[in-house]
Amino acid sequence: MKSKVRIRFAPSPTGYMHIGNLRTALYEYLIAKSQGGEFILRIEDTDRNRLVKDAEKVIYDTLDAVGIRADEGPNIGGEYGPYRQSERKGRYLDYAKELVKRGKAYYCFCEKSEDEGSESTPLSGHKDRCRDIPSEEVNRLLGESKKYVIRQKMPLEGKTSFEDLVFGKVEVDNKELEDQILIKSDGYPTYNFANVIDDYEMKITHVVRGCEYLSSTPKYNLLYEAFGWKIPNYIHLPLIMGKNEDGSTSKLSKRHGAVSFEDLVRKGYLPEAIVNYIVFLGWCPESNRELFTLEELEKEFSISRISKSPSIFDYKKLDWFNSEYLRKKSDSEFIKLARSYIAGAVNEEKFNMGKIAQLLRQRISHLDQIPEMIDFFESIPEYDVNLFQNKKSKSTLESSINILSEILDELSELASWTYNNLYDLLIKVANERGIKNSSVMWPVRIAVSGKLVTPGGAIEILEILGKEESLRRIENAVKKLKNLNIY
RNA sequence: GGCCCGGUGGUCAAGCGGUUAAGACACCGCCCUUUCACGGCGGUAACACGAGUUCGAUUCUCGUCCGGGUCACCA
Repeated sequence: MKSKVRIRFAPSPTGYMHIGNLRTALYEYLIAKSQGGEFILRIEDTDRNRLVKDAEKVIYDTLDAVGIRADEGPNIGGEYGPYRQSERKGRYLDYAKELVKRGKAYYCFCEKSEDEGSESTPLSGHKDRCRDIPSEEVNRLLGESKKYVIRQKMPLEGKTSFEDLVFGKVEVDNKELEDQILIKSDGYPTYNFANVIDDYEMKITHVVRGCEYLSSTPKYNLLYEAFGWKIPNYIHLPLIMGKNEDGSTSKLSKRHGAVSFEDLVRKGYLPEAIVNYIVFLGWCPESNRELFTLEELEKEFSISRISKSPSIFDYKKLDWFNSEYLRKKSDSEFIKLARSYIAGAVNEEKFNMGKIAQLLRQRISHLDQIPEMIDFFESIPEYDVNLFQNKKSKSTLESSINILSEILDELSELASWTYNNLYDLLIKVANERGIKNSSVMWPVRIAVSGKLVTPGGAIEILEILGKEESLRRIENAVKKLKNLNIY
């Protein structure tokens, strides 16, 4: 019987959730769930110099926000715990010593060298000189409690190859492989080592990770072999790239803009939209369908449709997904989401939030566009009178003066300030003059908003603004136009 | 630079030896309309190049070129 699929997400607590990381978590979760397997969360906090407070919380919160539930993890428990590497520290050294005993690793007493890795001394093929220190000497140095690291002993010749479920066969010459460090001088294991040990102990069946690890995978395999353990399945994921200013691309990073989940959420992208978008960065379903919920993806996902080529993160496409999700929200849901953005721009007491939200609904792709769109409700910006000129609606400075003056009178006599009344009135003006509706609507909208583009048309704005403020703005517009002395 | 991986429109991508080479985003045009948006209709635009294999290559092989990744006591 096939053993149950177990896949782990192993982030290090950096304090934010990079989109590439989230996508890895997503794929891991989906691969596991699509096969009825388990998804395990493991925190890789072996770098004691880079500890960030509350960083773990960011991980939990993010997974929670997108709906990924782990079956095991530090915050959940499970039979293979602890799930924090810092809490497993003790076991790694024993494993490393076992490797030394088997002649697959050795103590290295070299100082951390500065020149190592510099361009002048290419590392390729480098094997550490401590490799062949006789064991008496090793014991003596250990006895002096001299600082040491434990390095893996790579074969000097031959090749190591493995089968990746996405990339197929990958082969590397052993002489390319560095005698990598397993245990650091502070006693903590390196990522590479802890990873292998934990994956083994936690019975991980599929190692899923970004393809920046593709070329170092043989090192892992050599470790598995040294222990005599079964090598897991590998699934390397294509990288997510960002476009640089000069048109080139590179691994998505901060210089490309918002690249963490929190950044995106702050800008007003919905978690479900983010998930839906990033799942398509390197994978696609059999059908042409694009909109999926997490639950649907759990059924639909398949390893065979993961792509090999890297993809560029496209904010425009994300915008589209987000718009779709925003429109699917009910009115009350939308208001709840938009409220803080609206309140940040206009006085909640003064204006009808519901009506404003309604206008915004079809027009935004992410929530933080809101303030800029509606700030004119609070106070009309200084605007250029030329905005009154518009060819399509046959609006000119002269016609605007005439129309606005007339409307000002009619409007001030309007008893009930409702959408329908306002509409009827303006249409009536247009009809009486025998001109297009938009010839009336255009100047009114400009007069009350001071903006070329507004959410909603003239009537909606008048309604939200209320009688007093509307009249004041139109009056000012007339004054402004008359000051031009165009007669 | 060595090694590893990739290369279908601007972007995400379908395609698995024979297709008018899908679809989506973006862009452009038209329609609708009270601006923008939404919606509807239409359009521009791609198999990096060169050899093979084959009756036939976007699909297979090799080379070139281009792009990316990796070469830490970071993960």
